[in-house]
Amino acid sequence: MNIYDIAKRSGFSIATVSRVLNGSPNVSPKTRGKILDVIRREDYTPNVFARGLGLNTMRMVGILCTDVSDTYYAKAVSLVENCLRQKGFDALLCCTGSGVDRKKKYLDVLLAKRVDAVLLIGSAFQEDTDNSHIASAAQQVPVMIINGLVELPNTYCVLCDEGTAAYENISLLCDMGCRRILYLYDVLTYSGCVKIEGYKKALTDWKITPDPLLMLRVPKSIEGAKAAVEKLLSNAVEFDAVMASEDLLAVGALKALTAREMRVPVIGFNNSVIAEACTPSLTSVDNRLETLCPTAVDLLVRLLSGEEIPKKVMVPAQLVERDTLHIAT
Amino acid sequence: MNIYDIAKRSGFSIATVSRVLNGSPNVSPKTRGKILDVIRREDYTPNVFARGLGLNTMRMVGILCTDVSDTYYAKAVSLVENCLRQKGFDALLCCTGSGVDRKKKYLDVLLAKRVDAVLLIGSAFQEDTDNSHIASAAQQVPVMIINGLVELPNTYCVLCDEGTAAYENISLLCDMGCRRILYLYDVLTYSGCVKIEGYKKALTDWKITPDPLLMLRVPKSIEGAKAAVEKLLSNAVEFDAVMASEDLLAVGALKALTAREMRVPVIGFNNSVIAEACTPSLTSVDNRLETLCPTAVDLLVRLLSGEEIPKKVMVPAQLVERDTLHIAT
DNA sequence: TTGAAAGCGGTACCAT
DNA sequence: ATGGTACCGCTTTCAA
Repeated sequence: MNIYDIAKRSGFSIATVSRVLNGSPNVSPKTRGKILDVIRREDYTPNVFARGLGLNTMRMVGILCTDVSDTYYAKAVSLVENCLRQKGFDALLCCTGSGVDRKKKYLDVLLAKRVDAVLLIGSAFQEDTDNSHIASAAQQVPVMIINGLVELPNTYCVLCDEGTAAYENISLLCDMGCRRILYLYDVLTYSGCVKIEGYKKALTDWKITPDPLLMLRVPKSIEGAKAAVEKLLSNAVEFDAVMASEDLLAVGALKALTAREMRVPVIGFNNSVIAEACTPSLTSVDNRLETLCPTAVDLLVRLLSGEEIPKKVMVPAQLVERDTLHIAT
Repeated sequence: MNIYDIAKRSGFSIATVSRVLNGSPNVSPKTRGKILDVIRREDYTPNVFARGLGLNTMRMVGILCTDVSDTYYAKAVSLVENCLRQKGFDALLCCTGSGVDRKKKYLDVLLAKRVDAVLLIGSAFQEDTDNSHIASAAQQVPVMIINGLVELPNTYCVLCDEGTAAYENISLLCDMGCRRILYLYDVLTYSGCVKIEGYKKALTDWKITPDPLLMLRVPKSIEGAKAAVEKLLSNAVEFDAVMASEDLLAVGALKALTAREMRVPVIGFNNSVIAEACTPSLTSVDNRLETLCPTAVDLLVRLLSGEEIPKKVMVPAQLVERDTLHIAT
């Protein structure tokens, strides 16, 4: 069943059927009615490939993230997909893992599918050495980055001010009397660097000399973080608070502390389910995906319809206080 | 840049270029080399819409799930997407939420996009009243269901035997001496029903009369489950073990118990990251997504290439023991 | 081994 | 308001 069949059965030309299909005003109500009747009767759906061929778009946006099984990315993908669908776009999902080569490859895969735009989730897509893959993608379609910062033509960023959040966390902890604050992180993506800078700056402002022992890089897992913190404790490295770049790491630290019946303030990042799930529940920085994602999609859609949009939108983070902040002494 | 340009620049016809593009053996090595040179030089990528129009496929599979921000679905989507991509298929993601109407609508959206197949994740897509939307989808493309059971033409299921898992959990708890086992669940999807049947059957086999008070339906959230269990405890309803249809609920129960310094065995389902994150860590049933998803994709791809595949594949579950099983008394 | 040409199913411009 | 038709870019059959 194609547009020719509908034309034949309704007694009009394919041009008129096409007009009805696309809601053109230049069709008499009677004609429209007759044609719609046939369309419904035959349960006809236009062929998107043919339409795509003509219009050179299938209204699809490619979503690239390293790993949807990560709760943080999952949440972002969920939000983004919903927003896109509301705007009549489909989401082509692509999870790359961490290798740069696969990122490049899959970026090409998406472009080959002629997506209307690419949405990068997370700063993991920004390599400080080389962003040429993003640059070349942006030559074909707009690239929108959620929580990453890449300044290139046709590339737009919507991100959360995690640097300031980190700074304020440390200030808060210092204000509470903490002086030796352990910082756990996993990777030095853009987001990772920004947080560490916030950490350092706050210490400097509080006239605390950063202790290299207290800036600890650990594997991105509860067990990895737990083991690292346990080792620290065994080595009698002292600290009176913990901040972690990721809830997962914070939970690991928490487990190590709980095992020794130690209680110090702990702050995580991402405000994921596990922050609520762990005991004591974890104070965490919410990086406002609920705001970032709709904003990113909204801007992208406006861009695609010809509007000008800002190259960069920054949103403040929000600390969600739970049990691990104010410790009963 | 299209196939005509490549033909012109290489001095051959579009037919030959097409053959090279599709790896046809009927092209002389010399010709192939020349054409490939031009293709590479011009950085040419075939137009997928035109190809789709001719072949009536763009090698895309629609993935339908209620919510990717749920860690369980996120993991499934992650696995499925990876497997599909390895087989050269793209994943069109579609999250429906819980309303049946939206499920139907989005199923139509996917079909309108001319996906090669639809992959339903989770039993939430099976309505006991009416599966006509699945039936009509299956008339157009094969439908593969992961962890759901719908027996219809052109519909295939790969699922985990959670009923037996529930049965064995209860038997295990009974064996440990428990007699009043609280069961928490949220929704009665296929998966939900199967678990509850396993629960009941085990009680029957152990000659325990099921107490309606101990089969508790709660909201799908940590807070919801916690509140419900707290209420139960306030009402002095006694129980000596807990099983929950979802880790989230188990964690809620755990929190309620911990707050009262009570410790009884707790078993969850899904073996998600929060099972590891909570303290004490949660014993949970792994429903083998790592097996189900690759199997489902593999079968689907074979089906699409003309092979016959089984209508139903069942995989045993696996209990992952953590702190909440054997309680130090 | 290679080429010519007929689809695939739409959209949109130009007439009428 | 409606119809005729060129065009989008590829695959594939048929001939040579």
